[in-house]
Amino acid sequence: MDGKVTIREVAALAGVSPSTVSRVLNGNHRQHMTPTTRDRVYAAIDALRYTPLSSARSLRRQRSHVLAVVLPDISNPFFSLLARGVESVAFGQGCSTMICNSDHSLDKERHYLEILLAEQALGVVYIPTSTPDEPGLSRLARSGARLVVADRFVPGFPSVRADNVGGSRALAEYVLSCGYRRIAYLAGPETVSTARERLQGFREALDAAGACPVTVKHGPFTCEAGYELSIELARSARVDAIVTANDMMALGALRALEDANIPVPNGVGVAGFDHTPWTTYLRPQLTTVEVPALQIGEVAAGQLLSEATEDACLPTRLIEGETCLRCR
Amino acid sequence: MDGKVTIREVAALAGVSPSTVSRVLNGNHRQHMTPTTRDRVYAAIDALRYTPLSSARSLRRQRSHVLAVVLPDISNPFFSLLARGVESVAFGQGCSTMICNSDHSLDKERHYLEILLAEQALGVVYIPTSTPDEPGLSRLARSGARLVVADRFVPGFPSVRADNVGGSRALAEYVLSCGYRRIAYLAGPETVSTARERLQGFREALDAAGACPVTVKHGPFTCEAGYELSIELARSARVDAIVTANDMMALGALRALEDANIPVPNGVGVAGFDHTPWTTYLRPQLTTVEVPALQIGEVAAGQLLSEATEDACLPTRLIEGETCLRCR
DNA sequence: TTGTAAGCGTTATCAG
DNA sequence: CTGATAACGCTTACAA
Repeated sequence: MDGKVTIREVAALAGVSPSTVSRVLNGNHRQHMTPTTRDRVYAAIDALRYTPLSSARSLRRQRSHVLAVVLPDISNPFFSLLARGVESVAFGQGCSTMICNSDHSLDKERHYLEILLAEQALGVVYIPTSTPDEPGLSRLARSGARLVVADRFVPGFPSVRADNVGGSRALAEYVLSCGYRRIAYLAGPETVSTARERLQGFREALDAAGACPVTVKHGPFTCEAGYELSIELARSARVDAIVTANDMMALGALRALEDANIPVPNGVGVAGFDHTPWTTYLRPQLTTVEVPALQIGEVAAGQLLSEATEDACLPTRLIEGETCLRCR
Repeated sequence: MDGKVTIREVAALAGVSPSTVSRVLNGNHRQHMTPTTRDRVYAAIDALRYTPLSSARSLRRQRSHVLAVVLPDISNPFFSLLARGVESVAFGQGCSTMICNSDHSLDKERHYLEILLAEQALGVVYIPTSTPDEPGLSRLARSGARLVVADRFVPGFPSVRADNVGGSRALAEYVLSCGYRRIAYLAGPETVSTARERLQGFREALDAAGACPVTVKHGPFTCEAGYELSIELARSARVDAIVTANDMMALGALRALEDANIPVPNGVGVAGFDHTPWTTYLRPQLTTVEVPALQIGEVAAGQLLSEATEDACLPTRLIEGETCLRCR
């Protein structure tokens, strides 16, 4: 009964031509039409529960209504929140959201970029795993897909991200103000702009205070990396604070210090970055910097759909938790 | 140069007809073809970097290669992990994954079900927010979409879920074995099968032990609900353990007890359900039941793609954390 | 303001 | 084993 109703049956029922039905649906606001016909068309549409077939529409228009989010790991709370921001805006504008989980694999990421080409995606929110796939990206852009990089910086493409430098600087200043001096920094991967920006902000603050980091170590944005690197630090015992490039690494650091029987924040202070939603439930509460993941997703999707993609820098906010003790 | 290469150009370059190219791509394993032509076609395909257009293919085939996941909240770690399971299997089979975030709204969920009709989705992994949208579901099924319910039970549809009853029973037995006797149960929404099953398992265990719950309260699967309900319990001070229907509620309970200055696990024991990934990082570690979210997603997607949808019940596992003290 | 008709890129049917 | 041809359902010039 339903399921195979096309624009022709709607047209027939309304006593008009298919093109008229199409015009009603796509509200070509230039063209005006008799209110009577328009009403008849609408009546027929919901009498038959008609929904235009996406594939036919996309084929004709040479463009789908799919918004894609390419990200390293959808099960990472930060990215899933960002994805939710994208989805919510997309849905509001009648678009579908495709998830492209690159799984931290450049290959899978590349593969997805090609799929999006075939999909004729309307827009893509792209969070590169590490070094972005430039050729894939520009191929996509040339094909007419709108493109915005999120949470990362890629030269030549508009990017929506948080104020990593400023946030990191503020955090470092706070850590210094707590009295910590022998600070180690666990940076993320050198290939990720976000990591570089956070390191930069950290360095700026220390420089300004005439201090310098005891050590800076790079590693992936994971708990495990945070743990391993911190274990080494705990052994050498020369640090009084560990500042990390994201909350995951901070978590690893906390576990490492726990295993080494070093009290936090009195023995060693710890700070993270991102304010991953559930970290609020940790005890002691993690000192970190809030990055508005949801909002990044919303802004990115909004730009895509308004056809006005441009760089945007969203403010971050220091979260004074309990892993750095002021005036200890 | 690329971006507008169609099957015709590939055919031209390979010196064959479009149909032959199509046959090569869709490997009609009934039809055999000269290895020579097949090789020429492949050569042309990657010389031109040809990728068939999804919309054209879907229009012709009357079926897309999209796998959709309809879920209440993608930013909930449990669901995002499940979604990742779906995506990983889908990707492996050349399918795209669409995220349909119902945002706990029946309306949005219904809307998405219609969109999936228009999208001619190949398959749908459906996690209803509460009462499932039966008409929408059967319309979708009648349209030819493969359908599997995940993490919930909906009569008349195959469902992939965890052994909630058994897991909950085991958990309750464990809590009893710890010596807790005045146990309150914070159940999820009455409309959600998962919540009902967990409550059932809990009841079975208590019955078998000749005990009975001090109280059973229903509420949404949220931290806030867990907090509010626990605050009331803390006031009445008649309970020595709070068992909740999921980890979120357990988290709320922990905060409420903290605010009421009641020590966990000595004053009151707490237990959750799901083993949401990051709960490992809580201190004290949450006593809970592991539900294999990733695997549920993988199995559901696997069934969809193998065209063999059937009920599946995945095993759960008790996680002895630190919020219930054995032999206290 | 509305209708006619062509064609988007693929695949399935049917001949050869 | 391969090629011509006709759709799939929709939108958009172009006519009327």
